[in-house]
Amino acid sequence: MKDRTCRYQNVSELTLDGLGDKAGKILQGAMQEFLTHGYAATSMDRVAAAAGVSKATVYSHFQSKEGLFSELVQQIARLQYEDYFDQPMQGDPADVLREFISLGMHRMMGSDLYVTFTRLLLGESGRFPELAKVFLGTIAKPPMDRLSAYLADHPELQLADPEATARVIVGAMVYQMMNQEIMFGKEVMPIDSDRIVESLLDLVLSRSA
Amino acid sequence: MKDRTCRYQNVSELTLDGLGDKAGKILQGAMQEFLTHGYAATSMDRVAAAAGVSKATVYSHFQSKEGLFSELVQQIARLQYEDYFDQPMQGDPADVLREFISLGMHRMMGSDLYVTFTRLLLGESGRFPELAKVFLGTIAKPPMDRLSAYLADHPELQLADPEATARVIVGAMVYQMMNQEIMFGKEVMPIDSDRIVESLLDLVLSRSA
DNA sequence: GTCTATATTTAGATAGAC
DNA sequence: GTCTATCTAAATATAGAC
Repeated sequence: MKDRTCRYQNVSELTLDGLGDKAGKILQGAMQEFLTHGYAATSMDRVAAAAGVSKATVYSHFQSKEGLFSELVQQIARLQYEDYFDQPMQGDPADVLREFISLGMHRMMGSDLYVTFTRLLLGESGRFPELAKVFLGTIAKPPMDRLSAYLADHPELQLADPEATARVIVGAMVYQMMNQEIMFGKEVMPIDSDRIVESLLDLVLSRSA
Repeated sequence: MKDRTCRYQNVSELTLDGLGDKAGKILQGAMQEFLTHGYAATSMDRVAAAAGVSKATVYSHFQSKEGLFSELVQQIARLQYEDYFDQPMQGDPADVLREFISLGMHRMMGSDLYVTFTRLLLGESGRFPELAKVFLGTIAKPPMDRLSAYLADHPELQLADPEATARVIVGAMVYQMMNQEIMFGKEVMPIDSDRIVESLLDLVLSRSA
């Protein structure tokens, strides 16, 4: 077995606190290990070592490996995504939509934490279906609903189905991140993200132009 | 640790052969275990048991766990996706694009094997980046290029960027599968796939109507 | 080629000292 | 609350009989 020293480097992107000193350190260590190795390949020994505490201390703060993982995912989701896409959508569609799409996509693509976290969540969604549903309901759905409502409030766009159109827009954004970053498509089938942005705007706005 | 008896049920969707009797049985067993439990949580003991052979026999046919996994993923990719999206794209855009989008999306969404395999590949792309790139290059890129070429060959659609538009279309399709099936969004934020199809067609065709 | 049996390592989880 | 030491189970991989 090879030594895979591919430690997750950008832990400093996010600080997990608010649960006391040791609990925060444990979550930091857990984040590094789970993001780097996935759920099953992460050992509680390594989590403890990364956190700088003993394994018994980990178990005194968290019920089990599953409980720790679940807590960690929800912490990351809350802290990473709160106030994400939270600008109020008001004004001219051309400006508002460009802002929404461009800003959202570049944030997703530019954050190692976002990319790695998304890979982890997708990969473990079979083992933790409830976690996947909580993530969608609390993180993914609100901005989707806001975009959908905004599109519905602008009949001059003449969209046949604003709600479905919102899915198309977000789908194109997420796919770009998934394809280029998660699956390393930027090395095999690269395309500049700005072209996706402009293409989406062209498709959505062309009828009201 | 709970007993997770969530065995992958649709192994019969795909038959892996062409490598001799025992090798085929081993790949079948490996498919069941890897798709159900992921890479790290799958043991070679269970692969051997699922295949109905001894562990030593597994190691006589495959170099290591990594080698077996890599071989399995490439087999599934080849057999599952060959002739997928392989209809020649010719004729009226309204018909050709509806066929391409609707058929492709319903095939992806309706296949438990496709959904579970995609979850596995995404989740393990960090551990097996070369496998991810091979998959993209040999499986995902060809139909994307064909769609892109078709769009470019139809200037009456008046698309600003046919290549980027192809990404948008495929992105919306893949996101629908990812959101509704992989992440169980059909239980939290459901939407009928046909609405995505019609919305995409509306966006892409509206200018040439 | 295939199996049984096993060597070696490491996992999740806990008891008991302090 | 925290640590060291340890229990029990299970992992990857292989040696050696047939």
